[in-house]
Amino acid sequence: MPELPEVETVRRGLTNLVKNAVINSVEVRYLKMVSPESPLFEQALQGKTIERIDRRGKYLLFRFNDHLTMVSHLRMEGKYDVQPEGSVVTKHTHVIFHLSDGRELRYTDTRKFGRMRLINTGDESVIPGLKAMGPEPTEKTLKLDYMKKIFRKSHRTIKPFLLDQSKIAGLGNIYVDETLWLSQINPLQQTDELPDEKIADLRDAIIDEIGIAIKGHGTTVHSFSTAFGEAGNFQNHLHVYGKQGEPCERCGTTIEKIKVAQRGTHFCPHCQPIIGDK
DNA sequence: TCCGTATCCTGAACGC
DNA sequence: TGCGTTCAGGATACGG
Repeated sequence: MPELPEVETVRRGLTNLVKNAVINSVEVRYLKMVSPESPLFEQALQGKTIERIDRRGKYLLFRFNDHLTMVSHLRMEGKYDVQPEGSVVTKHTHVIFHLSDGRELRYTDTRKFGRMRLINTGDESVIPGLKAMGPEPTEKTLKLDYMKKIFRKSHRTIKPFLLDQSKIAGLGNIYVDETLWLSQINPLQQTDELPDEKIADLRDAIIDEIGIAIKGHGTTVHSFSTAFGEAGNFQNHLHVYGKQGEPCERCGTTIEKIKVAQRGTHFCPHCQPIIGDK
């Protein structure tokens, strides 16, 4: 499941492979995946050059000439890869971009959750998720004062709060569980009852963890691989995600898995206590 | 306005 | 062995 580090890895790989490639034609095989509706989507991209690929949170932004941008979200299992024309197309390939050099940029997505939307470059705010996107989790962009402010203002359970892209960009289920374990915060913790020093610990953990994951080309949980010959190896660093029933690395207590806000949540009941009255 | 929940979608894992 | 059920989850629409 691609989170920010995986999407960044995909962005870099795709940039190497298809920057300056020209699109001859587009084939949409699953109509709900794109907007505007077919055939407008295909027609708009015909003859366009991929000038650059940007990223914001978990969104990929393909920048074409003529002020055209394709906003692409991989959701759970979306993947891009580049294949020679005529090679076997799998049943989960839903969009094919035929390039002028004889290659094909293909989008494959088992669960069909991914979406692509064409907009005018500069109109990113028409995508609600992009408009409300919180700061990127880096030392420069995720300020401690901002973190304190949003934590104080909200009275929410921390797990869904951190998954909310409008608060901090790019965190998904794996990294939220991992960073909460690292900073020893319970996933059921109320945001407004978390002390300042724990907010600082959490900020450090988020920035470190995302940074390490980007260097390691992302996680490889379930289906994720970069499709560019570099499988993610961050899974080797996971401490709690998927470790239910195993001893906590820090204290030996058995890691538990519970549901929080519909999401599978892994934590150590001993070294991640709830702070406050709850 | 804020927050929680159902929904989309398919394959793997599980239970009988 | 084979069938039916449950689970996984990011963003979003919707309701309280």
